[in-house]
Amino acid sequence: MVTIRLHNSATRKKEEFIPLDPSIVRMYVCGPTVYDRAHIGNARPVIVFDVLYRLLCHVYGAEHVTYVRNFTDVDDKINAEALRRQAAGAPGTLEDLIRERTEETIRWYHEDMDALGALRPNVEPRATEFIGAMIAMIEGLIASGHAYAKDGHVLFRVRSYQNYGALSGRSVDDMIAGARVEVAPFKEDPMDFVLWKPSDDSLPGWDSPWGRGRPGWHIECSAMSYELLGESFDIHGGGIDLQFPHHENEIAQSACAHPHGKFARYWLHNEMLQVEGKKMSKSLGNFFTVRDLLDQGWPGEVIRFVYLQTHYSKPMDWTEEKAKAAKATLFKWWGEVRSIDVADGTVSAAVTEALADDINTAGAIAALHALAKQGRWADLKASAQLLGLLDERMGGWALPAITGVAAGTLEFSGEATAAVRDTPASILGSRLAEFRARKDWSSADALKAAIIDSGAQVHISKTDVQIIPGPDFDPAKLEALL
RNA sequence: GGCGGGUUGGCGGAGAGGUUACGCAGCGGAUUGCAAAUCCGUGAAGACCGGUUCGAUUCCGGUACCCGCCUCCA
Repeated sequence: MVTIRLHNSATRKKEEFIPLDPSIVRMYVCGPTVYDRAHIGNARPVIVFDVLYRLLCHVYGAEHVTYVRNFTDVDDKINAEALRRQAAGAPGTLEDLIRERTEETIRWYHEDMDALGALRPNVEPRATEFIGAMIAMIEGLIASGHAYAKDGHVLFRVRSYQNYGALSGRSVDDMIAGARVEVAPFKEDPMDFVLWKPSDDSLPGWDSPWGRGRPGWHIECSAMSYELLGESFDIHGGGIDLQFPHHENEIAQSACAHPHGKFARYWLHNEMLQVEGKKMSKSLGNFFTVRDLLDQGWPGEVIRFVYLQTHYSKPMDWTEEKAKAAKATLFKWWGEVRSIDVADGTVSAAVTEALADDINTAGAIAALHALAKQGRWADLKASAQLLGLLDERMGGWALPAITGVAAGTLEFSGEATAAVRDTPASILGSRLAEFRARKDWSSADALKAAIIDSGAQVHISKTDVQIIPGPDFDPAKLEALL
C-alpha cells in the first residue's frame, strides 16, 4: 500500500498518515458560508481537498472514505442579505428569504465546484440541521465548567482549556497583549468566544435553555464533525486563515466536550490565493468569482490545472498567463487522449507517489509531462484522472473546436472523401495546397497567416496540409475566409 | 506590536546535503519555398549576510522584502 505523508499543522511536521480505522478513513473540511457566489479563493481548499479525497479513495477504496464538508447557513452575512431583500420589497417572511438565499447559493456552489471537477463530499451537512446537536454540546460544556451563560449569551471559557493556542502557536497572554478588540461586557475574559447568542425578532433564532438565539460560528463544525464522524477522526482541512481562531476554537470545544476523543488527528491548511501578485479584494478590482472565470470562457479544467500547479502550502497566484499556458497544455493532451479508453492505462506510480508526498500536485503534473513525453497516452489519461483532469466529464471544451470544423479527418491532400471535402478546413486546406503547388508563395503565406489568425494550426508536410484547431480556435473566423 | 508562511533560472514551479526537476519562452539543429506546426539538442537559478560541513540552493542563526492571521473573510 502507498504510504501517504501529510504535513500536519498541529505538529508542524510531515507525518506518515495512519488512519484510526483503515476501513473508514474520515475527513472533515470547513465549507462555505452560503451568502454569495464562491470566489476563486474559496475554490482552493475545494480543489486541494478534492485531490486528497481522490487519493484516499484510490488508496483505501472509495467505499472506505467518508468526506464531510459543511454548509454554514446561519450567519449574519446571510441575515443581512435577506434583510436587504426584504427591505427591497421581496415577498415572504425573513425565514423564507433566508432559506431562498441559502438554497440558491448552495445550488450555485454545486454548479461552480462541479465545473472545477470537484467530487461532491459524501455528506454536506447544513448548520441549521444540527442546531439540536449544538445546543446539547453547549449544555455539556456548561455542565463541565468550560462555558458559562451571561445575558442570553453563552461563552466558552478559554482559560479552562490548557492547550488553547497550540494549533496556531499562540499564547493567550500574548494575544491579549496585542489585541485590538473591544471587550464585550458579558465576557469574563477577553479571549472567551461566543457559543450562543441571542436573536431579536428581526433575526432567525431557535429556542434554547438561554432563550431564543442562534449559534456562534465555531460550534457548528465541532457538533457536526462529532455527529457525523465521531469524537476522533483522521483529517481536518481548511484555509490557513481559519487556523485561528476558527480551528483553535473548534479544538477547544471538542476537546472539552469529548475529553476522551482525539478530535482531528491531522490538520491540513491550504495557503491563500492572490490575483496577479496582489491580494484579491473588491477595492483593487481584482475580485473574481469562479462563475466570472467560467463565464469569461475559462474551462473549469483549465482553472483546476492552474490551481494544481502550485503546492497547497504555498501562496498561489492566479494570472491569465498561467491560465493560457494551462489551456495550451491540456488542449495538447486532449488531442492525444481523446479517443483513448482510460481502461487501457494504469495510474503511474510516479503520480501516486507525488500525491502521497503531502499532496504534491505540481510534482504529479511533472510526472504527467513525463508520460506525455514518452507517448504513454493511456497511462497519461488514467493518471491525470486521479488529479481530476482529462476526464470526459470536463473535456467538452476541447472537443467542439475540433468537431465544429469537420466531423471527420481534417486531412485532404490526395484523396479527400466527399464527407470532408466540403468542410471549411478542407476547402481552405485545398486552396492552400493549390497555392503551394503553383508556388504562389505570397498567396500561400497570406492564407496561412489568416488561418493561423483564426486560432488554428497549419501543419504542412510533403504529402498533405492539415488545419487543426488550437486552444483558442474561432470557427467563425475560419469560415469567414471562405 | 504578537504569531505563522514565503523569497529558486526570462516566466511559472518542484524535489534532494554532493549527480538533468519539469513546463513555457529563448537559443542551436533537422524538416520547410517560409514556419507560428513537428522532431532533436541546449544555455540559464535558488533574496542578502554569517555559521555547521570535506561539500548547502537544500540544515542553523540573523537581515531585507513580500504575504497571511490576530477583526467577517478560504
